[in-house]
Amino acid sequence: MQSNFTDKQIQILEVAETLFAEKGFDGTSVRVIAKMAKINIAMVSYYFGSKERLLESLIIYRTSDLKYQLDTLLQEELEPIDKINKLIELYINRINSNRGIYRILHFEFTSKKREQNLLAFSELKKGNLKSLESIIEEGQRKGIFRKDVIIPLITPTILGTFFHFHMNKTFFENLLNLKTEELYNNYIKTNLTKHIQQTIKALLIYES
Amino acid sequence: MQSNFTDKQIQILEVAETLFAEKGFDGTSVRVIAKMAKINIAMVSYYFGSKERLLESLIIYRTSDLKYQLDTLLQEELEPIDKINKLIELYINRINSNRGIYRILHFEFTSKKREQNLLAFSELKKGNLKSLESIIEEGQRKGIFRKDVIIPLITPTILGTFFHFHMNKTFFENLLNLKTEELYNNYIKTNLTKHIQQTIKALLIYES
DNA sequence: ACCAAAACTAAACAACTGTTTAATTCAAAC
DNA sequence: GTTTGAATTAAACAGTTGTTTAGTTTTGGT
Repeated sequence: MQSNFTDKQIQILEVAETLFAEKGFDGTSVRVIAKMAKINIAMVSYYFGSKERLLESLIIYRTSDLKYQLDTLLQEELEPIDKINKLIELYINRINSNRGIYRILHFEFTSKKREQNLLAFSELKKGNLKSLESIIEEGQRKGIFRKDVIIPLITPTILGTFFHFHMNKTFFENLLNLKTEELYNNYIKTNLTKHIQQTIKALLIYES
Repeated sequence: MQSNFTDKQIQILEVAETLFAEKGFDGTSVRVIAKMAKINIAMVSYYFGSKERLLESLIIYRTSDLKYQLDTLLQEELEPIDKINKLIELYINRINSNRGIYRILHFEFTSKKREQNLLAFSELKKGNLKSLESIIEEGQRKGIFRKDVIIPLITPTILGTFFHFHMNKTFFENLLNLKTEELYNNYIKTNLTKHIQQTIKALLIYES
């Protein structure tokens, strides 16, 4: 995965990612970014033009290869329900190991301030939905999945469950006794992922 | 529902709610709050002490009666699955008509900056979980609900689905052709709520 | 060795931040 | 009508914000 950014730019982007994720875009000053990245303040404007465009660059830098991963999954020879399970695993794994940027996306592009920005993000979402649609429709044709589910609402259930869990990290760390970062990550990879898979499977198959 | 705030304070709180929800806490200046609330800048410090404590007051002002609503639901004579459905409806309705504050809670109290603040919020979540637990355990005793669900992960599925939908409002407005605010709200009250109820019901009842 | 472009720096810029001050207006109590 | 405390004000405070400037250093090609 090549990118159009230089090493120095990437260094800045990754520091910005950490800080934006922790303190939010407005809560992070370019001076702090510069200090942490050990560069001069002026370099942010020099390389990216502005703080706002630094954020845009960051999003492009981080989301550019998800589409590819999804496409290869679609090509695999698997039963629809297994594809769904793999898709959920892919989503959770990916978001969980790129928490920073997804937190930022979640935060910054839902507040009205920056809503119109970044058509690319909206296109990404549309593409993801198309992939999910094609899997579910395949399952419906095969008579495995029920036909009265609202497909566009499945993504909110998958991602929303994860996000809501992660957004309340401290709360669940206490509740579930996940004392170390490793335990927390492990819980996501096993229990939370399984819960989501179980939920979606039940939703797609169960007839009342 | 009486509150400990004067009319003037409430006036400021409600303006702050709108602005914090739109632009975030850091993205909103006390000057803008003051201008919109048609008061002098100094009044914010005068009434609340600081901007940070204005936020705390806002949260107390908005979340203080949820616990009561949940408790009365628990007392009702209903089948467990109907209680669950009612609980989901209550949650969605409540959050949807108090979008501002829940958006703020969602945003501000997940970034590390203000994490330790507001024990009250954490207590609220614990109480909510207890209510849900008691309903599900009743259903399990009656043999209606399966026993291998992870109860604390159900709230993330319910609330997460709603939040993720709402956080991507613009996206779904375009996708589902919800041109007016009324159509959007209606979609939440009917389709989205039904989707969540259907999902949780399937999860609780379906055996693979 | 020379040159031009790129990389980098410290300093200054004007605008904005949350909070405090000191003075003034207002309202009810006596 | 005077007093007293609360409500309100404009102005000032000291600090931070993102960006730009005007230099300096570094780099790589000739």
